[in-house]
Parts: sequence; structure tokens; C-alpha cells
Amino acid sequence: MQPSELKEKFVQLWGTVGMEWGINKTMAQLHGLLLASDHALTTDQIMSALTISRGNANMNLRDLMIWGLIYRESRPGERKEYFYAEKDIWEVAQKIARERTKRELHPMMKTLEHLLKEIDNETPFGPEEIAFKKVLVDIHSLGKKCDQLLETVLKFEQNRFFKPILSLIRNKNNG
Amino acid sequence: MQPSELKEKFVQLWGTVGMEWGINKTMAQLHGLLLASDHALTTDQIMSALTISRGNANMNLRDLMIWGLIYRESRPGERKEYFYAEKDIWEVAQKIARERTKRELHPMMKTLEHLLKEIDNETPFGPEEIAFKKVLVDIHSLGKKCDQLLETVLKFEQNRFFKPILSLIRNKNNG
DNA sequence: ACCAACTTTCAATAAGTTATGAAACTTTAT
DNA sequence: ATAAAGTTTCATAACTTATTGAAAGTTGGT
Repeated sequence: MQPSELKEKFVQLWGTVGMEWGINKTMAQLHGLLLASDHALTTDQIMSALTISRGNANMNLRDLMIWGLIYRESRPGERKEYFYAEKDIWEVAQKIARERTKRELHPMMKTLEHLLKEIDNETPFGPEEIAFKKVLVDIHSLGKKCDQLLETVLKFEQNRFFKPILSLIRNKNNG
Repeated sequence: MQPSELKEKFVQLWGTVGMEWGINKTMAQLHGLLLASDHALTTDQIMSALTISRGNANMNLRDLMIWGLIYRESRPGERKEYFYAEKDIWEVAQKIARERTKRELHPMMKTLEHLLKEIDNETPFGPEEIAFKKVLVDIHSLGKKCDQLLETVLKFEQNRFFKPILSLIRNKNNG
């Protein structure tokens, strides 16, 4: 298999993975394309690599930049802009995890808290309400646990786990 | 706010949360409805609560049963079937996490492994290939780490975390 | 100020996904 | 064996989301 074929396969894989986790397929493919490329690409290169329109490319590039997963680069003497991906996968995972926590988990917990307060104001407080409240409390606790776990893992593992891998790869290259 | 309104709000919330994580909104709402109910519901009750068709209800009930998130119940002397949700939230989280790991993470890792093997067969093995390979290796490592972390958490936290909460709620009810 | 190169926006449309409902099927009771 | 009650399937409709492409906007050079 040619290197270009392998990259193509990876781009497709990344698109599928993204889709499975509720991310726009094209955005994930675009991210994959830049992850697989060791140099920055222009919008036109991206358009032709993924056969997508300029508008589509632009929209997804913007979103990826908002997420902090890709960066824009200008080159002296050139008008067009180049895009490249954050290659530190741990950084990528962190950014995605933190952003989704902020955007999705926290609002959910807020709503649960609101509902719990409302339940306590109810006067007809029978077994049905108690059971319902338990479900809400449990989901809230689970959410909190996930949040804490995320912070713990991100803090602890960052250095312990990924740096050795980095140096392992460096060793392969260097000698 | 009435209890029914609160449940309605929760069902909507659960639908939204599900959607954000790549799950069919109706399936998530249906799951929420059963989570919020302390008794089992019939297909007709579900249909009218969510104003969905019989076919839609049936389809999503089937999927939820495949995931092990709800159960079917038959009652003596009645033809129709009743559905109720797994209420142990930790169990729910476990089932979802394990199933998604199996369905999504593992196939991804397999594909990555395949791509890595192919890369090593390549003869023109320049810096571009080395960079690409590093990305694949890192993603693979991250995947493995997530898999291990999941197992660790599921094993360790199950008893330590959720049981105390259960007893806390019981105490409130009992005295 | 103007042009040329390039980027961004957005209304229209295509593509993809989910829901419907009627028909087919299954099960149980008589 | 038949009917009644309930469940499942599936072709198509309804809806949602993603994509296009052309127009508007921006930027930098002369």
C-alpha cells in the first residue's frame, strides 16, 4: 500500500470515529487529514484532498480552530493561509475532553440541580417522587465523578504516560 | 412545578444529552421516560407519553433492550408487555461504556494496528512516514490507555463510590 | 483608490437520518 | 381452526443536518 493510500485510510477511519462520537464527519476527516500531514495545507489542498466545497472547508476549519485542534499559519510573501494540526495527541484529547465537559456535562448537571430543587418544593412527596429523585441524584453523582476523574487523569497521567512514549519514538529516529 | 412536568423536563434533558453523545434522541428520551418512572410502562403508554408511533417505539425499545438498559416484563393474565429501565445508574454507565468500547474503540484500534503494519512494509520511509507513524502510535496508545482506565475505574469505584450513596438515600427514606 | 487574491457568509439544496403507519406476523384463548 | 390482541417489519414520508456555490467581505500591494 502506498503512503497516500494509508493516509487516505486513516482519514476515513478518523471520520468514522468522529461520527460515532457525535462529531461532524467532514470535520473529523479534515482533522485527520491535517494530523496525517507533516506540513501545513492550504484551503485548496484540503478541498481537493477531501473533494469538498470551499464553504464547507472553511466552516469546518473555523470550528476546528475554535476547538483548538488546528492552527492557522501565514507565510511571508504569500496571501493564502496554511493550516496544521496539534500533533500532541494528549493535548488533543485534553482539549476535546475539557471542551465537551464544559459544553455538555456541566449544563446537564446544572439542569439536574434545578430539577432537584424543584422536587424538594413538591408537597405530594410519595414513593414515586423518592424513586425519581434517587435517579436524578445518582446521575448527578455520576456526572460529578466523571468530572473529577477527568481532572485527576489529566493531571496525573500527562507526564507519567505520554512523555515516555515520546522519548521512545525519538530514540527510534535518532539511533 | 408538578411532578409530571419535572419528569417531562428530565425526559427532554436526557434526550438532549443522548443526542450530544451520538445517540438517537427518541431512544434517549424513551430511556429517560422509563428511568423516571417507578413502574413499568406499556408500548401504548410510551407512545402517548412521547407522542411517537408504534413502529418508532418498538424499534427503540428493541435497541434499548439490546444495550441492556431496559427490560421487558410480562404479567400473568395480560397479553401486553411492560418495559422498565435498569435503575442502578452505575450499571447503566458500565453497560454503555463497555458496549461503546467494544463497538467503537476496539475496531478503531484494530484498524490502527493494521495501518501500522502496512507502514512498516513501506520502502520509501522518509521523515513524512515517521511523523505519520508517530501519530498513529500515539492514538493507539491513547486508546489503550482509555481502555485500561475504564476497566480500572469500573472495578475499583463500583463499590467504593456508589454503595454509600445508595445507603444515604435509604436513610433519608427510613428515618 | 483600485485591483487582485483570498476568505467568509448564507440561502438554497442535497444528503442523510429518523419516524410513520399499514401490512404481515406471532401468540394466546376458546 | 379462528379470532382477537399484541408485536414487528419495512417502504416511504417527514424531518434534520451538512454541503454547495455564488455573492459579499476582507486584506495587501501598487
